[in-house]
Amino acid sequence: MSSSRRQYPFHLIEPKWQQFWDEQQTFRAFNPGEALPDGHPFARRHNLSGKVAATQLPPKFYILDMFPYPSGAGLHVGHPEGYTATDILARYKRAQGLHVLHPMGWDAFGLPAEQYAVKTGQHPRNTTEANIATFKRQIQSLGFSYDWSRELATTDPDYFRWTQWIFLKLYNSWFNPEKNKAEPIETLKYPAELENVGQASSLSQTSKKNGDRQDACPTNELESRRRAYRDSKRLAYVSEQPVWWCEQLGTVLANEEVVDGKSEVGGFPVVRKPMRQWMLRITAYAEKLLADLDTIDWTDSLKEMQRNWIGRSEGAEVKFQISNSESQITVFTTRPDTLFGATYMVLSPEHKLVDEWLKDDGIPSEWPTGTPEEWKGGKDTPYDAIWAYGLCAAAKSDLDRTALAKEKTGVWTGVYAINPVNGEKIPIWIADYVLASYGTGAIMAVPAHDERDFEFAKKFGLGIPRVVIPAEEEIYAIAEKSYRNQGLSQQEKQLWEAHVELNNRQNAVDVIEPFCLPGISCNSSNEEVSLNGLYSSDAKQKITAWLEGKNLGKRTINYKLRDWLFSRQRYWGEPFPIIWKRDAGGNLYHEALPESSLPLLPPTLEDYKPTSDGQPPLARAKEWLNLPDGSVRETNTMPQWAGSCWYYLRYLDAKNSNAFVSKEAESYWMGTAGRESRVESREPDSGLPSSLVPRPSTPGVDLYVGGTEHAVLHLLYARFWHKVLFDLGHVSTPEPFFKLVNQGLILGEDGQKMSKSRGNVVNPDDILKEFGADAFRLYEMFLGPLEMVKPWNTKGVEGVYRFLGRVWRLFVDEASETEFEQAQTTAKEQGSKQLLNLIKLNSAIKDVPATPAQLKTLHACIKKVTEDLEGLRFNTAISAMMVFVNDAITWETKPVSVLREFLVLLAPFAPHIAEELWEKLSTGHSPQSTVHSPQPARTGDSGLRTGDSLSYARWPKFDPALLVESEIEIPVQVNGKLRVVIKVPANATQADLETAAKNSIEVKPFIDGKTIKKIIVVPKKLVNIVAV
RNA sequence: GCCGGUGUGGCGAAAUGGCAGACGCACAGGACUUAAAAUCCUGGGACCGUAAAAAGUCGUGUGGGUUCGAGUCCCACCACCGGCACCA
Repeated sequence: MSSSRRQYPFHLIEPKWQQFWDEQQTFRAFNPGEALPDGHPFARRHNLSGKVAATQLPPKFYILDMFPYPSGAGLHVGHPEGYTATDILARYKRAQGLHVLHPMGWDAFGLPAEQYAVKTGQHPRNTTEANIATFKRQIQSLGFSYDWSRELATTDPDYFRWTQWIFLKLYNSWFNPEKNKAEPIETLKYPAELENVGQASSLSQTSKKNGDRQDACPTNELESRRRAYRDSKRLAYVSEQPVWWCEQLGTVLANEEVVDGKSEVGGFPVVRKPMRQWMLRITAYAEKLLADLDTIDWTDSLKEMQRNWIGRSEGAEVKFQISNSESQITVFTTRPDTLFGATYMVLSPEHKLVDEWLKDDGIPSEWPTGTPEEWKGGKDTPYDAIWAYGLCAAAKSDLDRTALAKEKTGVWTGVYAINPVNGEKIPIWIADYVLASYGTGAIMAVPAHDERDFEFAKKFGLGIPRVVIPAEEEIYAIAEKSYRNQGLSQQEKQLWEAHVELNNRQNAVDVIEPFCLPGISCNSSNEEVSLNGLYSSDAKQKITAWLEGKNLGKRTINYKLRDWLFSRQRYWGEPFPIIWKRDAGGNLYHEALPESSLPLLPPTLEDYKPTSDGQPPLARAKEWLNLPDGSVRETNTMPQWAGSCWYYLRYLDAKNSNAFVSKEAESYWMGTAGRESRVESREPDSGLPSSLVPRPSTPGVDLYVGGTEHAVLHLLYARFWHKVLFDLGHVSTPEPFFKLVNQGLILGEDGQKMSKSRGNVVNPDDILKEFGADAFRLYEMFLGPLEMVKPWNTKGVEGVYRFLGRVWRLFVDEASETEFEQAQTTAKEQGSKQLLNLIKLNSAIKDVPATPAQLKTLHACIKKVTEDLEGLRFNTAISAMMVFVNDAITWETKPVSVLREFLVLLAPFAPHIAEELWEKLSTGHSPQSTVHSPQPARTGDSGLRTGDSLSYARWPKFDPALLVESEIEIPVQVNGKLRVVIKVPANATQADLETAAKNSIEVKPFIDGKTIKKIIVVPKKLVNIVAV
């Protein structure tokens, strides 16, 4: 392969233009108030100079890639897929006259660098910096139009200083349910018993007072209770909950980082362990995170994933009195209408009542007489049974507990509860099919109408009384449908089965198949309330109202979403700006460091392992750890997600040392500055159909492209932080990412996921060396639709590479190229770009008017490429350009004006070759000549000069008039089958078409001797003759 | 199990309900060449035909339906991919 002749000298062209763009800062974006450099092509294109206010700048377009974690392995071909797509769009939008922000940075904290440090003792910063350098070199070699002046790394103290700052905002805020937003913690009202009567001391004062008021014991007591209350309300709080501890990684993990009972990174076993952890109160935002999905332009599947993750469900909490006891058990249920069918209850093994019973003896010392053997779990007393079952559950991995086919297990506690609606005594069980972490960790079991409860009840011989039956109307509808032989859905089949069972077993109380759909309540009444005859939705309302009236329950909404476990026992992450102190009573409490102390740097260590007593590595740095006043630093660090939660905001103002982003930059780039006044009017004749005219700036990032692997975590966390910042007035939009697209995975040539172990990894460096960056970019896009999963095929790169070769030959003179080649072999070591000057323009390129046919070819291409770019259909846009070139290469005379506009279309996709040919065209021919002569606006104010990059050249517009055909081909069908294609004038009437079709020789045999029943004529499309 | 996505030539793919397979890869034949590479031209869904054509039939995962007309819309099913999964 390497022996084959180069299609064109990309090895000289690509570095030449990359250097040019870099030197000219071609792709810098400018913040409001920033001075535009003299002669910058952006300034010239828009007739701007000096310091420019937000209102004078063109509308913004913020196009963002998910920044990469710079791993040691370097880039693989999957990374540049999204980057190429965004780069093409960035260049396209620039050509359209928008002010494009297109930045790149590094998500550089993370485990691999730390693990390497543990092994080698090398500071993770060194590895990280080396990896960033590799990634940056590789990314830059692809010619992406990033504004590198805004580059950032999450590991940079100037960056994580603000990550810590945002953490302090979270720490110092609470969620006010009345206003439905976060507020500074100072606005928190204390419950009456904690009101600090007569002493209006503020928080900061009290903490300083520690030393001098030792005698004020009651105050201290009150203060510490107030502090505890306050701390329990913060958006960042400390919790002792059980967490996933991974021994091998030496850290706890978030729920989201545990997959199938193993760590997502490394696949090591994890166990539940109670530890003191920092949590972020993301659950307070569950409703907003869910509701606001409707305001953003994401794919349905992505929104659906987030909805499922948040997992909202409406239902009721119901209190059950425990028999012979003061205590109550509260359960959450989505089917309060089935309350009359509850025949037992289940507590999760971790339920706090279980602990109480084991400690304080709320359970009978003996099994009640007549207890079935299988209820006892093989133990002699309830105590032993509960104890043993709890141990057993704790030992099980998550995988074991949630295994699908697993048979349900459980033990009876010997205790009964009272069903509040009918006073029945129902047994309370402990079983691990009830999760401690969802709802209240306890359920009422309605075996007749819940699969799981049914399975359990059958195994242990518990009652399964029916309290819901299918609604008659629904059954009628199904009967009718099945009579008409229409297929039935799963639900309809279930309804039907339940109906059949009911008919066959009229008198049976217990059901033999659970019925879990809504229906009509039965057997559900007491002296005060009856649900009988009501449909489930109505029954729910009625029973909930009754329960509320008796203070036995209330309507509730529950979420699957848990609070975010935010601390890690690692070195290579942001340290928490938090210190720990003891109050006079000896209670440990935490306090935030002042903002002025940021950034809080991690200490330098020799050894990056956790301490021998299981403390995080930061605890090794004694001097760092212990402060002179006796307080101690927090030794946890933040998770990798922290830095990626807000990086898109830092790009807006990456060098600002006074704020995480300035108000002006934020409101301009996030699209909320002067929205009313700045409705698009800058480019009056952009030539696009109205649907394609650039919209007024959208709120937030205009387009965010990245992999599906971040569908839930990163995208949910980032939305959460953004909403907090919004509530606190630090950003001006409620959502960060207006439009989001997931690029599909690129598989190896064998159709398998690329991985080292399969040996099917394609290294972009190799492709670049052989075919060049432009061919690589083109191929990544030509592969198929952006969102699809698709296999790589290096042969396919050759195809687009050949296309670029044809483009090259369309423009250059072959004889001069031979000269260039010879010069290149003799003057090898120079290999200089000066040699490119030897290559002359093709002599067929002339400054002549284009023929109508040529214009048609060009404008068809402009139309297709423009529309496809708007719809992110890069693959078909490329094929349109191939069609153009295949045609243009046959022209004897090639008008400069046509080729020039074609280059503008090609430039976003293959910018290097486009720039080179543009330059040749400009030096060889007047840059003023364009396709349309009567267009002073075009040539006059673009401000571009010979020698300017074509990056700011105007995107051509297509003229529909040029695409009109004089004669068109119309397919003629008889009875839906194609018989002939006839040629008619484009303006033929329906009657003309009909006559022409009927008279066609090819059609005659199919209609002769038949009656023509109907003729369908679709103007400009087709004729269909129906004849029998 | 639930949710979402995808099924079209040898391969990647394209087609506002209106000529299925644009564009590209691979392949075959030809031109150029001493030869090869590169380049250029030509061909191509399957079947049935034929010396070669033409004509004809079938064809977008499977089975139904709507329609003058379905890859496209509706219903059911199958396969593969991704996500969630005892969430009460």
